[in-house]
Amino acid sequence: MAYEGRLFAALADPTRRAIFERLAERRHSVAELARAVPVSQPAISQHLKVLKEARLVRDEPDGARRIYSIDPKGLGPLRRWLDRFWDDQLAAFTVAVEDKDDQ
Amino acid sequence: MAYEGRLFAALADPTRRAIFERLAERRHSVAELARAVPVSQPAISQHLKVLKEARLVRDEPDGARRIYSIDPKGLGPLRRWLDRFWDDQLAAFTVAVEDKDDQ
DNA sequence: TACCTTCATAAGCCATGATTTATAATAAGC
DNA sequence: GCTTATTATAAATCATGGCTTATGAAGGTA
Repeated sequence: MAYEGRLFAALADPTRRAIFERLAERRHSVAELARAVPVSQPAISQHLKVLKEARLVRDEPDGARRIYSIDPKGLGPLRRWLDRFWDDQLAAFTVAVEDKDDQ
Repeated sequence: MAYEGRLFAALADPTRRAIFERLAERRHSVAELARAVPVSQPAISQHLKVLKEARLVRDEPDGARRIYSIDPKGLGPLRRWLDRFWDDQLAAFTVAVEDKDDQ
């Protein structure tokens, strides 16, 4: 309920969204992501740290590698935050339409 | 379809989310927002500019004032972006549960 | 042991952005 | 026309954040 900030901040960066979208397709090691996304490996690690703290990704060890994947429940708070405004928005939309009819 | 970036960036700032949530309840003039949110009036105007460019709010003149309200369709792209991952996430969740059963 | 791979962290740099004060522009009321 | 209220913009400051290179730690392999 106070996680929206971290979620929005994590997803605001285009590189981080690229990483997240890659992981949504399949799991990746850090090196795989570094090959796929045009930034250095340390940059990838730093982005993964942010995504992990936002609970958007998980990691698990695999020998010397570390496999990152999407945290299934990660986008839940974002969706709930969005739903808070969904009804309000529909109402506002209705009002907007009525306002237009007035003209 | 390329607006997610602006949307996430706009909503990443806590002050901007506070403004957006106030507007979700009812329309406000700039001065009203400046009284409700603990930043200066120019800061409010600048935040409103960002929110407007992200198509999250609208404004209309009312004499010397300017009334800001939520743009009804503003969160649409965000919801669509979210839905892109919803099925993926459910699948990932299923896999995660199965993986746990394996242990 | 030595070597190679993989990853995370530290340090430094640079750009962006959130904020403030000052100021200009527009509208309303006297 | 003058003053007041309301809002937007300009300029300056300061903090944050994303990126790089360098380095160290941990695992695998000969």
